[in-house]
This record gives sequence, structure tokens and C-alpha cells, in this order.
Amino acid sequence: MDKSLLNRTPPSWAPVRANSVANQIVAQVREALFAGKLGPGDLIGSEKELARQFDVSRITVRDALRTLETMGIVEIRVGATGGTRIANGNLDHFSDALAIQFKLSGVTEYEILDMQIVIESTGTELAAQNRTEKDLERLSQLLDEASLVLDNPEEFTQAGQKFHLAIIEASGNRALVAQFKSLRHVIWPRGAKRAKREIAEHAYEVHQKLFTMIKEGEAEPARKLMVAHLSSIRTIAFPENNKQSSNGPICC
Amino acid sequence: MDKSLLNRTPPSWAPVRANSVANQIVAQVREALFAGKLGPGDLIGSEKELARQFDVSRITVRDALRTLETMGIVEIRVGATGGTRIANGNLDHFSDALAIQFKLSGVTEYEILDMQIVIESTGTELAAQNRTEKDLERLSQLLDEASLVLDNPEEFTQAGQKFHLAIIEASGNRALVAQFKSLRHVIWPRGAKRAKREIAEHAYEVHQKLFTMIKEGEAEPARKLMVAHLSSIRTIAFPENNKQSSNGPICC
DNA sequence: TTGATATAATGATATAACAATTAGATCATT
DNA sequence: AATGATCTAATTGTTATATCATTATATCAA
Repeated sequence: MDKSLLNRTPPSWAPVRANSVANQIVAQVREALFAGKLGPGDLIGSEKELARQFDVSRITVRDALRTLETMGIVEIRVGATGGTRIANGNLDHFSDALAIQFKLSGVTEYEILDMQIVIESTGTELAAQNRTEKDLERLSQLLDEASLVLDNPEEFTQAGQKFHLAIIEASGNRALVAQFKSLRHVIWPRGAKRAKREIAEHAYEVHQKLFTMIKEGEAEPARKLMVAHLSSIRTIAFPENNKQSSNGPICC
Repeated sequence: MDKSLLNRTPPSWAPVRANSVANQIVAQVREALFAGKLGPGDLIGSEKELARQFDVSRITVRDALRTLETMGIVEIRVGATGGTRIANGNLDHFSDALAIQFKLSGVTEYEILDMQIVIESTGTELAAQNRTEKDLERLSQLLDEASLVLDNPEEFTQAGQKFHLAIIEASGNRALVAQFKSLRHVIWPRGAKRAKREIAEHAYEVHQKLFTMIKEGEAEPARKLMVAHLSSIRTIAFPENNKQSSNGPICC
């Protein structure tokens, strides 16, 4: 990296902010990452060093680093031996970002609910095909935990969510997990809807069946059961608008 | 927003950076957005105003704004009547962010390709169910455009991608559109793969069939054809690794 | 009415300084 | 020698002040 790489006199027609010095630094680090010149854990340098290398002020470097940090490209640590390093991937950042865009774009709850059914049923099908022994252990453990809190609506709901996530993770597709997480926050934003005892028992039974199907590799039955399960949850969570999705039935 | 909302003396056990003043400002704006107190287009204020409101320096405000901007929550404009506003959703920027995270996380091409097939086949199915007359017009128009550039690999590829996007948009589910877009350029960053004449003709025929099925509401056939179509594209684009996805067949 | 110009608001960048945090070195004590 | 306290240097976090570049609006002249 060298200051000579910075274009201090960009074409006049270009927007200002896109060509800011800070953004040029961001672009350079990004490109170095995709070119394989930088990888997770690599030290980029301290703010002072970078300011000297690029021949810009610390403020400008900070702007760039803040952007890179928010993108999840770098991690910043304070103190001695601190500084900026290439981050390890964290897909949760992306899920958060996508969730924000849903909010800003005015995507409705129904659209998201429909997508949840799509993603989660697919994940269930894949889980039945690809689950490892470790996945099964995890699912079994979560089932046990849930069985202990059947009378505690809040904790049971939480345990149930963990179970659902564990199923998706058992699919073996991290891209799918990332998309799933981006949709997850929507259903229970208020943490309000709580499962009463009888409802919890029913959900627990379904979870047990799902576990068996996934264990036995019964992909299509597992998928169908998950679709029914989620539709049932939707009915409980959104009783006021129990009409079918405006888009008609989703798959199957 | 008021400076009294900033916690200047956080618990000593908490990590430093998470409690930085700048990050507290970020959190406040974010929460205001999700609480509905702020919406797209709302003016947050200028750096100077915000610095006064929060009783912090301009630099600190800038740090926060830069983060919010990278998150896609705000848009910043320079000049008179400039300042920071809550952004409109922009999903296209995210493929970049997602591609970076996939890269850093070591997510494989296969996981991404599988996910693309899931999203796109589902979108096709929904399009056959929910497409409007306007959607059909758009699709028809794009078909016509593609037919004119069968001999121009680059333009045909571009037209084809537009057609695929239009199908997804015809699904009527913006969350699905968002997820589609987020995966879209992850693998083909430069629109590199080009279709030769015979391949283009075949793709064009498939697109025509897809159009007819979507028009006639034949959801399941349309889905299956799209899966086959994408698998075919994958074979062309990734001939070296034509083995089946490590996770086994996806759905259907 | 139109077009050029001045003005004021705003972000972008620079410089200097101090505060808070952190890892590692140093040193005293047992 | 081991241990714990303390010091030190490096680094990010924050503040203050100033200047430059950009941009919408107002003003004014033709």
C-alpha cells in the first residue's frame, strides 16, 4: 500500500463521497482481500502507520477503518499490540444488515413469514440428508432442555428457537444459515407471544417427530412436517390476520 | 436524542469498544429505526447539530455516522441542505458485503450455488402463482431484447440476468428478491462467463418455456425447469467441478 | 426570464493534544 | 525461582480548532 495508489484528483463528474480518500483506502483493502494479498488475522497496521503510508491524516484513516470494521472486514483492538487486523468471517453481521434493509424497504411481515417457511423447510430437508452425528447430539440435547421448561413459556420459546436454528445448521449450508438468521428476528420481535402448556406440549411433540425424521433421513416428510409446524406457529403468533398469505400457498 | 441518553460510565467489565460513545450513538439511531421513531427520509441532522445534541465532538459523531452509513441505515450528503438522513433500502450494495463475509468465513461455492437454486426455484414457483399482467409484460419485453443479442455473448448474458431477476420480482415477495440479490453477484463478480451462440439459443428457448409456464400458472413445472436450467448453467460455469454438490441433490 | 455570481451551510481533511486501555517489561517480595 | 505489583510504551478513543471542497439557495445583472 502506498500513497501513490491514491487518486487525489478524481474525475470531476464523479460523486464526491464515492471518491473520498477514505473510501479509496477502503477499496484498496477490499481488493487486496479478494486478490488474496490479505487474509484473516493479517495485521494491517496502526492508525499512525497507515496515516503515514497513505500520507493522509489519522482522521481519514479512522473513517476508512470504521467503514471496514462495519463491513466486517477488519477487527480493531485498542491498547499495546492493538491495531487493525483482517477479521475472521462473521455471517451474523450480514444477517443483521439484511434485516435492516428489510425494515427500510418496508417488507411486510407476511413476505418474511413466507420466506421463513421457504428457507426453514428447505433447511429441514437438507438436514435430513446431511446431518452428522454431532448435529443429532446437539438436537437431542436441545430437545431434552426444552422438555424441562414446558411450563415456562418464555424459556420454552427460547429453547424452541435454538432447536429450529440447530436444524438449519445441520443442513450443512452456511449460506442458508445466514439467510435464515436474517429472517429470524421478525416473528418474535416483542418476545410477547408465549406458549401455554398445551401448546408447548404440542410443539415439543412435533419437534420430537422432526428429530426422528432427520435422524432417519426422511427428507420429504420432514420438510412437510416443518411446513405444517411453521404454519401452525404463524396461526398462533398472528391470530388477527389468519388469512392465507396474499401470495397464495407456498410450495408443496 | 439527548446527551443524557449516553452512558459515559459503562460497567467496568464491559469491552471498551462496544461502549464507545460513537457506538452508543449508532445503537440509539438503530433502535429508533426499529422502534418506528425514525423512517426513510427523516433528517437526523448535521454533524455540528448532532455534536451539540450529544455533547460530543464532531469526530465522534462522524465515527458514528460513518458506521451507520456503512450499515446502510443513513445517507450522507455534502453541501448546503446536506446532512444525514435515514436511507431508503438499497439491497444491491449487499452482495458485496455478503461476498466478503463468505470469503472470510470460507463458505464454499457449492453452498452458495445450492442456495441460489433454492431461492431462484422458489421464486419461479411463486412467480407462476402471483405474477401480474405488468410482470408478464416486463418478462416478455426482456425476452424480446434478449432475442436481438443472441450473437453478443456479453449483452445476452446481461439480458438473461435481467430476465432472471424479473422472474424473482414477479414472485411478489420482496424478502425473496432481497435474498436473491444478495447472492446474485457473489460468484459471478465480473459477469465473466459468456454464452456462445448455441448456448445462448438454448438458454433463450428455456427462458421462453419459463415465460409460458409462469404465464399459465404452471408453478411446479416452472420450478423444475428452473432447477434444471440452473444446474445446466452451473455445469457450464463450473465444468472443472461438475460433481454433484457435496450435500446431495437439492429438493425435488 | 435567464444566467452568472455570491453566500452560507455542510461534509472532508488536516493538525495537535490528551485520555483510556492494553500487552509486555521491569522490579520487588516472598 | 516464582509471584505479584508497577512501570512503560504503543494504540485507539475523544476533543478542539482550522481549512478546503461541495452544494443549494439567494441575489443580481443582462
